[in-house]
Amino acid sequence: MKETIRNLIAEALDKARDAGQLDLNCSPEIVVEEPRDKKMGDFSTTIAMALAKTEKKNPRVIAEAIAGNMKTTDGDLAGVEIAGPGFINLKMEPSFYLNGLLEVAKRGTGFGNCDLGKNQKVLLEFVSANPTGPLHVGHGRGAAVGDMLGALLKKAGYEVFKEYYVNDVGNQMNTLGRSTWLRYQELYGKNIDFPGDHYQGEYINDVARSVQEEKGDSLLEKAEDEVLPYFREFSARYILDGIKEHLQAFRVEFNGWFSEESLYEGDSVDRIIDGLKDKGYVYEKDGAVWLKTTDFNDEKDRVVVKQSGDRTYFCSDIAYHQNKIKRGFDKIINIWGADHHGYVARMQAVVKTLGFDLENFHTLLVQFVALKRGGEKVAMSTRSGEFITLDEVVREVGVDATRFFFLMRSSDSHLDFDMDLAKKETPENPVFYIQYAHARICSIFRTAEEQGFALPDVSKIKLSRIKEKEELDLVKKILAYPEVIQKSAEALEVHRVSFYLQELVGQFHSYYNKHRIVTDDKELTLARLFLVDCLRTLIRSGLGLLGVSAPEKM
RNA sequence: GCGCCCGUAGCUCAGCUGGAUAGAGUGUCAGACUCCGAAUCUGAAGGUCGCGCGUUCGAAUCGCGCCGGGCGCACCA
Repeated sequence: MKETIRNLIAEALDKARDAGQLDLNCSPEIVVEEPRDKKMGDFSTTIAMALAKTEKKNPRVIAEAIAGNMKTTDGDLAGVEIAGPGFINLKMEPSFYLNGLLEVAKRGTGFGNCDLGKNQKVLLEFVSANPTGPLHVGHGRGAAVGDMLGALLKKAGYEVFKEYYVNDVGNQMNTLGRSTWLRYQELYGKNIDFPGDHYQGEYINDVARSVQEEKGDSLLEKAEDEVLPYFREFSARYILDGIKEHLQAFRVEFNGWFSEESLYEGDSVDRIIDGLKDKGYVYEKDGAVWLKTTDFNDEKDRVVVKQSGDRTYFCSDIAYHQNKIKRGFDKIINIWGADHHGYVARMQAVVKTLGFDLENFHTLLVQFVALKRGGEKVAMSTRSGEFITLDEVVREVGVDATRFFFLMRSSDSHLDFDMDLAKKETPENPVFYIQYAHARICSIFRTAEEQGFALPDVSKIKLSRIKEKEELDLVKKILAYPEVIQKSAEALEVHRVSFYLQELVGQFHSYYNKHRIVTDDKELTLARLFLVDCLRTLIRSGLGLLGVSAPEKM
């Protein structure tokens, strides 16, 4: 929509130049925006102010030269005005918008798709919680953001691959296995001194009971060294299965689960390190192997292989990212919890040493979630095992509300998640506000059908009957959707869509309260039904991105 | 001490990457269903955009310095 306006202005600029009114020895970007105050017009541009410097003329003089070269006699342009220091304000004919509506009808939920991504392949890695315990609410936020970003990027023309990185290597796995082993022994009445640095959560008992079901007491008398591998693998698998189940219940799907352990099959990790050594990025010191991340803005170099010969987590990450690059992705996006922000610099260093363009490497940090209940913050601590799991929240407040609450805020802002509010089926709850609009439209159609109305072919609808201020505003808002999609995909900011939907639906509710859709006037009714049908399509599309359902009845 | 994020209405947050008189929701107050769903709508009140300099035609937005809150600063994962 704005593109059309931009072209109109560009044409006027050319004419002004041809007529010798402007020099135009440079071509600045034409900024088109919608003025806050609608009285000022439908669109406005600051081009005259931007040109003031190079043209060495008063912005108002420039504005007049441009405005003078815009036709209002035919086409969609209704009026041009100059205001303030040199804003050029444009008013459009209703037809301009109404014709845009046909596009919605034609493309359905595909309306708003764009070619920003040009089919580039994107790897989206998110959640990636260690398989040492169930997902908590913080992971849930990352899951919702990642899932929606995937949907958004797909809509914006990218080919998206969503991946979960499973950290199934390292000491933590041994600790996990041992935790289960100890709890297992406890089940048989053994008095165990459970170490403080082992996993304290109640879920470990569940794992132990599951071992009991499978193996009975057959492992009880065996030596720890002998059974530990079994406990380790059993626990990891059990917990990962739980994670998968909870994510699925939360409507988050992954295309791939990447095992850290798989990186170490063969000698590929050593080869990568050797490769970096040849390039001079890796050196040895104090018996350890280091990567010179300080060459790329990190505050200190990082250990890749420990003195002990063990490889660090960081080492795996190097190999993992090398793997991502090798798989041919054009764009790599990681979504991490904000507590990992200290790793951003070093991962950028890694990606750069591996020869990947940093322009196409993004790390999104999702800030913490503070859970609230009855106005009180719920204390959480992973170490002590006292935390609220994602699954508990989802069971209590439902998938729709949980997802929406995670997606309604900018992800780099801390989130207060008020469970009591999320559960309320009242106007205070923004999820229902949007879903209600959808249900309401469906209800309108039920009424309309009872009265014998059915939407005919688009060509038979008299769009010109749509002329109330509220409905034209609504049409305008509908047509802003593609831009919202594009902008939020560019910025990797998922919350913009949520805000847009709330605004969109708000306009509908106002309109609905002021004007009747189904009336005695058949032509008018059909035109309005058509408008509202387009809106319904859009709500479905938007809620679809959020992964929130669009119910026909509530 | 260093680094990242945040600071906007009583509360929770937007603010389209520098534009016109800073916006929503919620809460408070006052109103609207014999009529397509009142889970809705209309109106009022509510602001030194944390503070101070600077950049320019123009700053909530950009830069620097403070103040306050959160989170990180491992040869853990």
